[in-house]
Amino acid sequence: MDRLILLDSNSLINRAYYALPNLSTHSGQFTGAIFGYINMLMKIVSTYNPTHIIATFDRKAPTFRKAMYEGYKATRKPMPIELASQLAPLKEILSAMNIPIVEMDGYEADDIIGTLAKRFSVETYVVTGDKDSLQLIDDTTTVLLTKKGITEIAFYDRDMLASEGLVPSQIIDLKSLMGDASDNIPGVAGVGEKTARDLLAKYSTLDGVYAHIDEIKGKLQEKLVANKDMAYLSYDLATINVNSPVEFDDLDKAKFSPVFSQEVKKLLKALELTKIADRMNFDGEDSESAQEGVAEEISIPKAVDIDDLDGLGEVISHLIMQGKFAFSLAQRVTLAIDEECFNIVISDNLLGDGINYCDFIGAMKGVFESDKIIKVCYDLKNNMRVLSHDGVKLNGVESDVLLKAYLVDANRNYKSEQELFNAYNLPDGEEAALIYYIDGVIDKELEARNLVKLYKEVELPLVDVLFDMEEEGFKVDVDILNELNKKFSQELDGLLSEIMTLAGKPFNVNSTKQLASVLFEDLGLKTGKKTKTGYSTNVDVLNSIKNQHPIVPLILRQRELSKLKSTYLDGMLPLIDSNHKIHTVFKQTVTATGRLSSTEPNLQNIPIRKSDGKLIRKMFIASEGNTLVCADYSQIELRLMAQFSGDETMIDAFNNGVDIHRTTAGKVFGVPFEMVTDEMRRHAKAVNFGIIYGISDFGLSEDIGVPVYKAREFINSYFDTYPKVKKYMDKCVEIAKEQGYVTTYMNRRRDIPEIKSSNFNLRSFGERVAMNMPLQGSASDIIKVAMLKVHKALKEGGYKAKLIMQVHDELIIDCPLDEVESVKKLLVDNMQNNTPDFEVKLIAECSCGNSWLEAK
DNA sequence: AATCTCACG
DNA sequence: ACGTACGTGAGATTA
Repeated sequence: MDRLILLDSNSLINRAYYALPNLSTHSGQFTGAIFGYINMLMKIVSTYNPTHIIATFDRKAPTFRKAMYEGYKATRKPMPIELASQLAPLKEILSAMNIPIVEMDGYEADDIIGTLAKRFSVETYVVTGDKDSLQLIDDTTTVLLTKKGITEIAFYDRDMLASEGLVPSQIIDLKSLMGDASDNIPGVAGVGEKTARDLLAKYSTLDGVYAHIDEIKGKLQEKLVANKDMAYLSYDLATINVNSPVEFDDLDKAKFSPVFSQEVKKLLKALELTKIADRMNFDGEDSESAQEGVAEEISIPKAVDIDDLDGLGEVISHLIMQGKFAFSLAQRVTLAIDEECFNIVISDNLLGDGINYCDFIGAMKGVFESDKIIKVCYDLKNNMRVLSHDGVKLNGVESDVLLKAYLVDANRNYKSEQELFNAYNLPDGEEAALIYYIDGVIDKELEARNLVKLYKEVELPLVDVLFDMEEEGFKVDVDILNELNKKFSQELDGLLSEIMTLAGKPFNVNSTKQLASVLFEDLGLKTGKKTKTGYSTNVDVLNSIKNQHPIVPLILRQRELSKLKSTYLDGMLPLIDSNHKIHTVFKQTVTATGRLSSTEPNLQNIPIRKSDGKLIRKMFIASEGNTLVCADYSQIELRLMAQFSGDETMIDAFNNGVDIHRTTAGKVFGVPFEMVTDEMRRHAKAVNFGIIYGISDFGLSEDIGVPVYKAREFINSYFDTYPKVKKYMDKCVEIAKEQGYVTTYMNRRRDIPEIKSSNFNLRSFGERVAMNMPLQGSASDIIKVAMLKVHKALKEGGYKAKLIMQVHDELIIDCPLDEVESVKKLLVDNMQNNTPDFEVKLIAECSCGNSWLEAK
């Protein structure tokens, strides 16, 4: 029995492209879409065992049928180069697989597919992401519709469609009524899927709807009448031409064999798609030997189940003898050494000869705690936490593969062991064995990128520091929290009732959609920026119209207070422990620049800029008998800019301790220091910030509210003032273009693939990142070193004071009163003196107080 | 799950 | 001509 698969290649590769990250080979050829496409093809081959396959492609020219509708061409986006560059290699692979490629000028893939589907009277499966194709369904034609990118495939035959209340031809009627934005089919304005389906349920076709137009009432009738032409035009647009003059008529030419030539293998390997290649069968290799080949290349030991205490004892003595092992407690409990892996079968049974969790912990405690026995794991800090709950202090971990992988590529954000395994193309296996293996691979990558020092001397030891900080926690005054909550709630109540009165009706102020309709429709206020889904109602917009209607200032106030209440009061409450302490979780492997982030709760964005927000800081207090000692770097990123660029004017300004924004203003606007006005200083400050962000005239003009040409002038005179700064920024961009990445003071690295993009926006983004990352990243390198030193100094000095927070350029210590003076000194010294090779002095400003508000 | 908004450095 | 500042996390609404 023959079975034909028709691949709507453009649809599939598009979906693959947008669903998957932009994979690329080391030489820069993008491969993500090819990977997705071939992956899906192999999945379909193994599920449906086709005897024949044909792949169809669009030609670039717009089709005759759709070009009839002039709006079509205008709004169609061009294919991004990252995707277009993948078409040729994909076609090459398909050709090597003996899958014929059918394309034809003036016809779209779905016309070709429709024609082929009707032409051959064999069982046919159309594979596509385009719902239009459902109209092709008949007794021999089935549609396999990709969903969620391409990971899921929905099977549609006549029965399936019937269960949704439709026959195949009604797909056209449906589209002609509801339209399809992605395909630029207009449909009837104001008619969505629901209405369209209701109409078809009643009148079955578009013709039927218009034949009974008198029966339809009200607004709907008006819309239908007004848009009748559009509806029929849409009908034509949505109809697939099943009689296009496709020249392919010899089905034998599409004969498919799932054993591929060595050519296919070569092509896939050249694209570094080894994971796919490893799963396929090739000429001259039987499938088993192919698998053996994999096993030899990547040898992951099979796990031995250990299910009794004697066995566990043996394994443990084995680990001790070896002196190094990997472990994973994530899903199962697995342990691995070089060429062996053990799956410790944990039983729920507290009695009997099985191993229950307590047995395991008890037996392993000594091993976990010994720093003589080297361990490898994924996410050290989390493992420390898990084991500390079991009374085990984890020591001797030299390898955290998550941390290492982060240093290799900070753009990736691995959320689980499995994601890391996938990224490294590992076969299935027990976690510990895979972790052990991957560690060896990553070590080579770390070495190749000169990241070993950063890993060993900064990131790995920092895990201990962060763990201690999290455990220690930040004390919260719950009474103050409740007081503030009461105060904010009262004002909010009043605000809301006033807002409703002014609006003339009740609505949800938190709903941007409802708010926009009240402000811009009911009250007719001036609209501002637009968002994807409608008019923006953000602070900038509201501020620009706050004098137009008394409701606007009330909404601004309501926004402010409800943010404070929900995020910082209500949101904080469930995270306070029985000692009234809050324990944030620092993330060490998420930011692209090397900064930390803080979650559950985020203590790095506690309000400070506005007066009511500041009050939140009153509730973060020192613990009993202590005070908070805070120190923050003054202008660290700008100082780094001065250092890295070597600009003497800026270096001198910093080393002479002057107000950098005022000095900059004086120089940029050509007036003496004393003559600088507040506005001049404000503008100069904005430029200084802009410089750090990777300046753009547009961005600056937005920020300070001057025309773009003015912003341009500011930037130019800034560069005249600090000529080496300009040089340095150009150099950063150039380096990024040349090598594809930039680095920091401690050689932390960030890849910038965007910088090679042909898309202006992406490329510009890449350029700004190239300028910003060395500054932001070096600043985080430096404060991380400071944290290590401070932590060590406190411990070794026998202090009771504890480091509890880091906010990018600020450190906080919970400090007994009698230690304050020495701790202050220790903190400032260690922050200021990490960069002996610098010309620019780094300054840390220190203060203390009972609450976070007082201490700043 | 995506979007909008807003808190911080 | 294009159309944005760099880096984060969380809450609320909508779909």
